[in-house]
Amino acid sequence: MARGGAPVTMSDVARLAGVSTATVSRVVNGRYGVSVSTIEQVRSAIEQLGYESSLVATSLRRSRTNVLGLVTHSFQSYTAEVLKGVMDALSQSGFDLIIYANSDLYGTYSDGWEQRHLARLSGTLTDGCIVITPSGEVRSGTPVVVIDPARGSAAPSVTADNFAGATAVVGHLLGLGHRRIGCIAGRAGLEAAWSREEGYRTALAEAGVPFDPGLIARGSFNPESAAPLARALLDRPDRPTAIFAASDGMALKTLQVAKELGLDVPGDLSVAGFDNIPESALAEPGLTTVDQSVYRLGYEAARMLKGLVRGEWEGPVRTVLPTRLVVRGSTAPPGSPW
Amino acid sequence: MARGGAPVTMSDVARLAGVSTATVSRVVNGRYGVSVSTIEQVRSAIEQLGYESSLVATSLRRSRTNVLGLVTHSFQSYTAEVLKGVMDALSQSGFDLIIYANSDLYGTYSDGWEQRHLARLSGTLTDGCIVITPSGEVRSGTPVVVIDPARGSAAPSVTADNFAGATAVVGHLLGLGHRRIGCIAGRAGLEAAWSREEGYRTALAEAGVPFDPGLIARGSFNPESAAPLARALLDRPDRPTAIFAASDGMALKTLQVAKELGLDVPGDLSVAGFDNIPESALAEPGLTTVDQSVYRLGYEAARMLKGLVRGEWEGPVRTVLPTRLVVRGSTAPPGSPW
DNA sequence: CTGAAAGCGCTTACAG
DNA sequence: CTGAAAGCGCTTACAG
Repeated sequence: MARGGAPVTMSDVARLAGVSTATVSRVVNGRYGVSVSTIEQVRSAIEQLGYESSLVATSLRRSRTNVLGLVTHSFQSYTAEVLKGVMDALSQSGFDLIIYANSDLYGTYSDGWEQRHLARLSGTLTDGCIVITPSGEVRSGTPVVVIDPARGSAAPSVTADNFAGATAVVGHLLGLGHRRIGCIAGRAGLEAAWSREEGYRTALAEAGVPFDPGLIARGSFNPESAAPLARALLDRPDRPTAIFAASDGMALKTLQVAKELGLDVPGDLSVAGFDNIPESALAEPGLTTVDQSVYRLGYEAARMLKGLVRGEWEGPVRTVLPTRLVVRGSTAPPGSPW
Repeated sequence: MARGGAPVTMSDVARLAGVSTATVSRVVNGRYGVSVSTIEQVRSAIEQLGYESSLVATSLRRSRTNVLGLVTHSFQSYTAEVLKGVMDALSQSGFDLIIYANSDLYGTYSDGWEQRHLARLSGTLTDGCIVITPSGEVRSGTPVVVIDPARGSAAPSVTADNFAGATAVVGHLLGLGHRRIGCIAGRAGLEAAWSREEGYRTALAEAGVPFDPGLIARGSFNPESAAPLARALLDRPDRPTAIFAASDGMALKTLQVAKELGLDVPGDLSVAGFDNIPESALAEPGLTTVDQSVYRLGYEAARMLKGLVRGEWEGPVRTVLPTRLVVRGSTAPPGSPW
């Protein structure tokens, strides 16, 4: 019963059953050409010892493991939603999922973590991998699907229609009458950040509103990064009447900064975000934002990876999912302009 | 640059550097006794080929991998919270985390999944594992910490003080004047389910309220399982004036059933849950519940596992974390008794 | 300081 | 129908 002892190996089973490990392997893997009585013996030995084959040894020897990998940096609510989608897509597919997360968030491995983890997993452990928001291009010997890729990445990917979403929400602000609209952009290297910023510029251009470089600030998608930027924007004498932040986390932080500065939202300032995280509905006032179905990002990525691994993927290798404008209380016509 | 080709192995590096794989291994692992010039050659070959050591091969050969495992059945918000705690506890610890989730939720592997996954990982891949809500006892050659163990499990574990929490919330209902309090209990085999039910009984006993077996129904912690049970309870001629459900998911479902039956909450019926999931604050009315810090469950489990693996754990191997009563609008004195 | 060789736990041709 | 042997990519005594 191997309780606290060394793990039971195939040799242990072979010895007890009085056969070779080759035969045990055949029984374990249901290969043809083993006599019924031998199967019986081996089965009983397996039962008796509580044997389970080692994933590591098996994967080292075999080319196919039926395990898919997912590499991530952290576990925010975003990640959790992605995972739900991935798991649902993999349900009953015969593929198990292994997730690799490194713990040295601020340590020596911070740079290029995704490539390192990918290489460690994809040697032989997994048949393919999903990588979430990598900071650069990723390469691997097995199929890879990237969720929210780095800008310019050529890897198969799944992403929301960030450009359309940003255009829509900035268009909404323009429609309310705003003309001075600040933008707190996201992490420079990410495709998503770039598209959202581009959507902002395009919406302004289409409305004939001249672009003011002084109204754009660059954050990192991290909520904390937005505080000083929002403060700087709101301290300007020609303060914007609205701010579009490229993520809800940053938008919520902006809401907080506005409150600290004694500004009323949406009376003195309209604020809009991107993502539609659960906290946005709870904020006071509720945050106007763009919904991207993070669940579907995960679902579609897993579906694509599954197909790629099986060699039966016929669809496009770049999937762009629709976004949806969600209007709540944080945006209104400019009220008390200076 | 191994783009889409076979992964680069240590032999490739050795060949290019003109040394043996033994020497490459020494350089990769920073072992002493390699000449500076050789180190230089090997380093440059590694760089050139983009070599990363295979986690699988390394772990098969070595006893220690500095990777901790986590085995789970699904990815609910509960799991996500646990993961956040685990990751924070592991931050900068030198341990990476690998999570194994099986996709056959309703397939052939459903039974004993935790033991199977544990065995597959703990052969050599991980130095120790956390297992979330296993359905039975788990055993492994490496340290294991269980979050919300099966009833009667002897494994090291971390769990909330479910008994105290249930006693408190049922005490709250009794204090409001309720005497007929229904109970929708959780999955039979789990320690948490048992303790919550036991807390219910104890609170009644202490208040001198006789226990009515007809008022107790057994669900599975799954929200869906609660609907027919709630309906049956509320269809009784001697309907309870309050229902305590052993999880928020089941309590929210009960809220919904009550609404369908035209019952006002809390006017006609008080409802209380357990867990304090985010949705409970958003419900209308807000759900009275017991807060258990799922984040801390994960944090403490990881902390314990880390210590166990390093052989330096001095604390208790069973950690029970405090719970906290959260009163919201779903409970009130019995209003319109029949 | 360096390499040949054994071996971690498996699987898979190859013989018999 | 079954086993001996090679080998997956590494690490580690053991020689030299």
